[in-house]
Amino acid sequence: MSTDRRPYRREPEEARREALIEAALELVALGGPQAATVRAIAARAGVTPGLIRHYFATKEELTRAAYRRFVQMLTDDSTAALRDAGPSPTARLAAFVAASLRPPVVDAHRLGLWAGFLNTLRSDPEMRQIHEQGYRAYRDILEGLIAALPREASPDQCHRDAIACNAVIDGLWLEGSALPQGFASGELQTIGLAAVSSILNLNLKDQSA
Amino acid sequence: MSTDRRPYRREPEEARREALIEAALELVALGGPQAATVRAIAARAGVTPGLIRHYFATKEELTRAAYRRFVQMLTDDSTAALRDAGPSPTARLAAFVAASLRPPVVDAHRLGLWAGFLNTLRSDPEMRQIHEQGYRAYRDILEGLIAALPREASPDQCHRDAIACNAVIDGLWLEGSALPQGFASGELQTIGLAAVSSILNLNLKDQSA
DNA sequence: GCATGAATTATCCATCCGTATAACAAGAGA
DNA sequence: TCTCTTGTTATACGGATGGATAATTCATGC
Repeated sequence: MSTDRRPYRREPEEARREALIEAALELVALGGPQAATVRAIAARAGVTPGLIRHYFATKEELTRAAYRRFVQMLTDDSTAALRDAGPSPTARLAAFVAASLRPPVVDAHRLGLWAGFLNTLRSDPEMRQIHEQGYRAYRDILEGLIAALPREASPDQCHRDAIACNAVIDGLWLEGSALPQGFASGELQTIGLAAVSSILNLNLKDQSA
Repeated sequence: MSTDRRPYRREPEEARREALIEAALELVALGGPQAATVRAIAARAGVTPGLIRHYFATKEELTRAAYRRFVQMLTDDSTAALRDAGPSPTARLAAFVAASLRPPVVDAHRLGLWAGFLNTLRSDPEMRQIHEQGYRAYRDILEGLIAALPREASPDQCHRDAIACNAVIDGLWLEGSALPQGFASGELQTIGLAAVSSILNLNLKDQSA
């Protein structure tokens, strides 16, 4: 008796995990964690719910893998801008700031992801560890760029400057992502470069690529 | 046959609504929207789940009422600082900035609430309306304070300055709330006042109460 | 081609969700 | 004290959730 069972193709493990993680991220971004149910993730990835447990022991594990990828994405996009920047410390900082204030970093989906995962951090220590690693990596890059600037500043001053600049960038990222129509193209980067220039007492405006 | 039915006391309508809203907010702050189930809210408020539907036609309505209260809380704490400030525009701005960067505004619970509600905004237009009203109210206050400063600046410049200052405040609020142990007491306010001073090209440091 | 093993599907289960409704009891008014 | 309103509890229901297990079908090695 041939039942009408759903046909399928076998995929390499990495491709499947990738697809499931991708689907989970999209759902969290769109509707928060409560939208990323096992069934919804499976449907979006084009598989049946049971398959998830074949690749991830529990849904929590899939969530962690997704968050790991999200954090990776953030730092990757930050450092990518540095790769194409010249050797000048000022230009490098400007490139980093500008890259952090335009798509794909500034993006409603990313904000949704960030917010969606935030509450999850409280309950899951492993999630929090992933988070703090990513956060430190980002701020260390920024602090390194600031320390390399040709100016007189103590390490302690550089540290505090990095916090302030990080806050400006975060805040502008927040607003730009939350109100996509609230800013003209490039306006966010202009404001950010001006604010960072003010904090560090230098001029980044003509340095951004 | 006398069943052991749970004893209870009748409460005035406002007290009950208040307790339910409060419980809902606490749960969203602690564990995100998915933690604020009808049963959990009722348990935390010390009543049985059915009672919620006696005061709110649907859970969505309770959620909206809770969000309304949250937004109200934010603007209230912002304007409260202005009440005690003197007439000097500079001092008023300094007081506003400082108040926005210390408890109870800077608070992990508030950040959790903010993040928890964020994804809800996408799906519910009424929630989004509540949100945008609150956001505009906050930024209008800030822009008004900046416009009142004794300096030469076009309205357009004031508008852009308000956005930048708002971003700095938001960013510092974000970081201070997310990493409560990351900043010494008063450090956040110091950095914020310095950054805003830089952006507006004036000195707020000696103005805060 | 054919068997073997694993990737994938299908089905089931206990639990939790929001909601609806009926039973009860608390407290005010007579 | 007795009744009556209604705030409150208790119970039930359909659906969704995460997880477990059994049944299949794909693809690889021979």
